Amino acid sequence: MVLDDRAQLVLNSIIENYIQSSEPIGSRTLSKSIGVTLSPATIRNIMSDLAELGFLIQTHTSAGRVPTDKAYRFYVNSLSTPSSVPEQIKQKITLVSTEQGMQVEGILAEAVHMLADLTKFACVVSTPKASVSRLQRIELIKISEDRILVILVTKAGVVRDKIIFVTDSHSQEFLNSVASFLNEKFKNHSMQEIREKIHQYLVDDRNRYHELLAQAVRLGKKAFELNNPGEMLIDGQMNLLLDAHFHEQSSVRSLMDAFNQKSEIMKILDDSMSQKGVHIFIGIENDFEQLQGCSLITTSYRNNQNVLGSIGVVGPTSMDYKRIISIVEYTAKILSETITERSYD
Amino acid sequence: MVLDDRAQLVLNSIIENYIQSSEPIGSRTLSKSIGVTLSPATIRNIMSDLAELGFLIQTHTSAGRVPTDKAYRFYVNSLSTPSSVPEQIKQKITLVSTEQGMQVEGILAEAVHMLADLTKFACVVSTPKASVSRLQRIELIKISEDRILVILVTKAGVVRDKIIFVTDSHSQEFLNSVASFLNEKFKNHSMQEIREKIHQYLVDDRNRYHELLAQAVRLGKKAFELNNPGEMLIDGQMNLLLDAHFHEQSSVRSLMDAFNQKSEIMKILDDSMSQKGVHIFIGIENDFEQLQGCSLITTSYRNNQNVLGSIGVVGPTSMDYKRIISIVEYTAKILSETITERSYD
DNA sequence: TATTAGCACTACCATCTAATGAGTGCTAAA
DNA sequence: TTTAGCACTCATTAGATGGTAGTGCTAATA
Repeated sequence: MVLDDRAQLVLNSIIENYIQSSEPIGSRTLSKSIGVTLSPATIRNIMSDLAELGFLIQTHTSAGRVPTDKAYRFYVNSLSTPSSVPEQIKQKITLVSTEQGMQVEGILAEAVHMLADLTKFACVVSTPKASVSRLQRIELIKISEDRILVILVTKAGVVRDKIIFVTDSHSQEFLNSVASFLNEKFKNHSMQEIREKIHQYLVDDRNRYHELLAQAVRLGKKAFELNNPGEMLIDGQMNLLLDAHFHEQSSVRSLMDAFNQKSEIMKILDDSMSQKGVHIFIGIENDFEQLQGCSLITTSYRNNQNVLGSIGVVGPTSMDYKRIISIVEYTAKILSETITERSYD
Repeated sequence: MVLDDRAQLVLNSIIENYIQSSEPIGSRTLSKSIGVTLSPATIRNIMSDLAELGFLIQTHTSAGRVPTDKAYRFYVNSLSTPSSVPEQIKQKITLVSTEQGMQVEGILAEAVHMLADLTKFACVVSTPKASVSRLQRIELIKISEDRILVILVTKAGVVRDKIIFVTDSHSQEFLNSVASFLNEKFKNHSMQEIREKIHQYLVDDRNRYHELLAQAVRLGKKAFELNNPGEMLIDGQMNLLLDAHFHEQSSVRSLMDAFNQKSEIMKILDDSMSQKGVHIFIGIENDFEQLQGCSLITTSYRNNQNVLGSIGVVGPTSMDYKRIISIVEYTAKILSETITERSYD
């Protein structure tokens, strides 16, 4: 797909105009706003070509033209130099890390809130994945005869708690020794590794004869079982409803359903963890049908050890990609720094 | 403010009609739908009187009439027998408690989500107040030379964690003995009591000479400090945006700001904890200006020991009070039962 | 005296019409 | 190859119109 220089100029100009105005761009308007002197008629010819190539469409015969998803993709690909974030916005973003004593979830909530505030779109962030987190400490607390409260503290600074149910009662003292056994054995290992090791212990018959070990492994299996699929925080859904592009009722509804369902968006965030850099999904490029009316911009955040999760923006396909990309990128950077500071290493 | 029987009948009838239809009620319409045979003209006279008393207003001269906040208050006060919840809805509400192993915050999230789903309005719930919760267990985990992770497990089933900063380093063994000291001394006491007792220890000079005690008290003071003001979960904000009554842009905006700010709504929820029963705030009755365009219905939930927090609905002043009140009440009841089951007693 | 029928009046609402204007495509001239 | 000119299209807007649901008032009625 090669466009000559002038066609490219016109296309970019249309896109940037449209991003600003949200209104179909006509040849006359463009002829004025574009740098080069080109008559409306010439521009019409070029636009006609671009339309034929699938970069532009008209909402109706006598209307100006609007970029397609294909056009945005072309535009985004042509953005070579990532634009830097304005100082003013940088300052706003730096605010996150000031509050002392705030925990990871709180930081994530603040980050996603801030991102929503800056972009005026809906924003999401996934909480650190349990599987990659390294164990800092496990505590077992007896709640009742058949319930034990498990508290997992990870190096990333996340505290997770859950209840496990047991058939035979244990004393708190016994649980303490199980916990200290598990701590000793598994500290600094990732949850994934721990699960694998426990599996090893279980299949190894010899361990059956060591009472404490056998019990510890049995309890440990339950304690480290991945029953929480990872959370996602959402902020700024409102922004979309107040956004001009989403004023048609129908598309909003389905989008909101997508947010309620969470799982599909989580999948996108998860995918975004595996590869570096900013990921951009424009309209139709989204696998999930309900998201095909909007664009997603995601990137991962990390501490000094691991990639932990992803943060992203959900907005109209006609968003200001340059600006949003840079903000997402910078926010993730600051978030990573803040989380690294808070990590327990 | 005494209304004769017929005026009261007309007023109630207007309100119930309006709650159903959301459209101004005219004398002819009412004359048909009302049980008694009254000509439109007679009803007009009565309506005219009610308007003069401030119970009804007209949106314009030739329109039907709409109840005022004053009318809703009158109506709500006249609801003597709390209407029971339909079996069908009861079943939906009972669903909450089925999932095993779910923690308090998860239960609250599910409860507020369900409430939003049933009422089709925005719903809020405050998380259990730390001050009234009783201590089940405290853990102190060394994170770095100057940071200690404090984990507080309350009887209500809430696990709270926070970081405290210390000037001089302690070994994990030392922290363990401090923790077990604190556990021994303060288990089953409310956070409020614990803070008071620690204050006692601090002013009592004799304790200075007992090294462990002195350190324990110093750390305990920090650990039990109330630095988290209590959270609030919101669900169903979307419902309001899709609601006919909130289609005028302006009122929605300010309401959404109110949700973002949280503090004012938290205040209302907190107040609602101190008194039993369902609390109803209609339009103008709300102290907080941004909520004066809608009504709040709140009630508290509890475990078998204490009132823990509040749950409520935010909707248009023309909501179906009967229905919503009963649903909120029943939800709080089920929520209380579920939380009590999950409590660590 | 309380209720009702009748009537003039009001304002909103949906529908239609005509004018406007921003845009296009095509053709012929520069 | 570019541009000017022209006919054409279609969305949007402003008025005009008739219908409708409502009111208040007055006079008749039970």
